[in-house]
Amino acid sequence: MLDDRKVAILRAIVTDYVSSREPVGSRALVERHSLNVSPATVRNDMAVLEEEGYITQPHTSAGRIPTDKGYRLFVDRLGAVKPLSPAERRAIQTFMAGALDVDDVVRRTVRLLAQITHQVAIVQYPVLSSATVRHIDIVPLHGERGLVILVTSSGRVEQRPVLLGYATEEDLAELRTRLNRALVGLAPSHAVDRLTVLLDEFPLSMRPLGTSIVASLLEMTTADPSTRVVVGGVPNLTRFGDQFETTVKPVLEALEEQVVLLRLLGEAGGSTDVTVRIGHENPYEPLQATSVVASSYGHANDVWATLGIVGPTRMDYPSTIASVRAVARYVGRFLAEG
Amino acid sequence: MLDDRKVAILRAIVTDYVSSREPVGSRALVERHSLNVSPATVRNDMAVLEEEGYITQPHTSAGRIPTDKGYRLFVDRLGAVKPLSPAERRAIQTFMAGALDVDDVVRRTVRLLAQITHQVAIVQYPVLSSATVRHIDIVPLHGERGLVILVTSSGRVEQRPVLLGYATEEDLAELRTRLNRALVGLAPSHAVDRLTVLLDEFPLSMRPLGTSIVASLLEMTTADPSTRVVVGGVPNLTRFGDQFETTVKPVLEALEEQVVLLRLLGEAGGSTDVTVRIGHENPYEPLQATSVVASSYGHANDVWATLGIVGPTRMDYPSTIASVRAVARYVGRFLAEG
DNA sequence: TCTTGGCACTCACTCCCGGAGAGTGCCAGT
DNA sequence: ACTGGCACTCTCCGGGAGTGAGTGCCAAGA
Repeated sequence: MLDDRKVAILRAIVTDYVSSREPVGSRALVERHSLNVSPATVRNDMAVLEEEGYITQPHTSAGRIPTDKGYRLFVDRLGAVKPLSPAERRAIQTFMAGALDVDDVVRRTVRLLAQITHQVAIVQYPVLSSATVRHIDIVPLHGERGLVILVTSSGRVEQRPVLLGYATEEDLAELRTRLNRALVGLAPSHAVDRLTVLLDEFPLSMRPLGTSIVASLLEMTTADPSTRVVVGGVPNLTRFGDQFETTVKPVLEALEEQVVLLRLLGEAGGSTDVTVRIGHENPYEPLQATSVVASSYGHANDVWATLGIVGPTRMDYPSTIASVRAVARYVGRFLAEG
Repeated sequence: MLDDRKVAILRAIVTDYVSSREPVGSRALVERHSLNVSPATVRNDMAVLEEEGYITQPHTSAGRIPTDKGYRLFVDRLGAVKPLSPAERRAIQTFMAGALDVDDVVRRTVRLLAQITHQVAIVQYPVLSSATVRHIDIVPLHGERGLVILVTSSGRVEQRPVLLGYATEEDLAELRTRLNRALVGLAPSHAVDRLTVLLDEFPLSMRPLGTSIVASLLEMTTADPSTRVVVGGVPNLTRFGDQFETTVKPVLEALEEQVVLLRLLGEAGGSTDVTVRIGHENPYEPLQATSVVASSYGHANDVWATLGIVGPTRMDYPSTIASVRAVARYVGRFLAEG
């Protein structure tokens, strides 16, 4: 359908349009790229490309700009992924070095990603599925209230408020012992199974208290920590002030809604490689003029979560894809090594 | 200096300009407000107000707009604080009802504030200074790493990674007992004092381990949780798309910097009542065209933290001030009651 | 059959001009 | 001290002409 030259022309249109922000015409094209044909030939090819839906013109007497379909082809077949610059590699190293805990890793990752892609970055908290229950504690607070605290081997600490009633310190101590003995060392999924049978083994007097605590623990082990999402680099949106209505506004609105962010990233889940959603391909209507470049991250076939960026469809895909991939890989390795 | 009528005119200019977004002229002024004088008189007064620096004209043949100084006078002396509408009161109630823990309260507060003021909301985490140390735990993870976990009576849980070396479970148990015995029930500030002397009482063999754990605890007790700030309602900025460079861009940039946010709120600290910083009064250069309305919140002379909103200087101060004040008070009461 | 030069045509963009309208400052009169 | 009147200033359209980039098409050439 599309011969080599047409494809080369599409590539040239995409790269020129991305860098110049202006519709690109046939003359400019032959001048800036060594196509070895005349503008007239290019025009004929462009007419075909337009007919096929890869490019379009804003108005009759203007140059062409890529359509979503055009970007799609470019990303799938034409965009040789640019290798990162040494400076960027170094940035990744120094940015992540010295991260304290998971929170800190996530915070640094989002900053890093925003900085090297110059886009808005989104990072989902990792689900460390290989982590096991390390420690369970029950702490009474004022009155009948207390906290159940769960520590996993990965260093994650989760807490939930719980109604303790007027349990004695002895009751709590026993509960603590029982729970820890039963659950420490188990993966969360196994812990859930174990918890459901654990209740029956409780002495009758501790049933009511046990029930509420077990319920909290159940919540904590099943609750997906990856529903937490961190966002950064929002000021990068100011570079697109001209596309306020189509880009800035919808992105700001999407960022406010965790659910939307999770859907945007969620669709990229599964594959470990970079996923690109262009314009209308996004599972969120208002983001018609933006693309999402995302990648799951993890270690050794173990997928933990997803990270990515949002930006206008007119973005530098090769660099962005390379950056997202590099950061995802690095973070995976970093978290695996601790 | 300014007689009653001039002051009334200034008030009229501010209110009209805020609602219409357009420079207001003498004719419109007498028509919309019952000033009982002719436009010519108003013009004379406006000339004086301009000379004094309260208002200015964008260009010769336009109406007047208030200056920062004009807004300042308006806020200080002229803006009768509007009472909240019943709908707003109800919104506050329903929004906060059912909040689970401190995190949840903060999240809900920021949403609420953004919603009723239609501005970008900023909420600082509360310093619950009256809280005491409730529980300390030390949990070993992989290898030499471990976690120190601190629970306060207010239900806040803090954790810090710590190098345990190859301490035995017995050593840790002893440490746990010692620390809890020494610190439970103390206010953080006292705990810090106590910690510094505690080290000397350690058996020699536990000194190195003790030192690193005490250091972590020190960090945790001194580290101000109120350095955490939560932001919401960013999409409200889209209403000011026309002032992209002066409002949207600088605000987005400020929001990315915790330090800046803390400074913006920080200056409002101390007084429990609402503080308004208009334009150049802000301690952050780029926010020349925006105002910050903030209030500390707390309970019974106990100030915990600050919350507020950022928006263009051209905002509805009476309503905004009323909303910020109401939310601050409600949150203070809510947190006190638990 | 593909490519090319030429040519007429379209259409956004800019500049300019003139009229309308809003608003001001000033002055003389009450 | 206030008011009506008046001349003046500027912004804000709307229309019209010129410019230039870019296109589509066609006929000639390889």
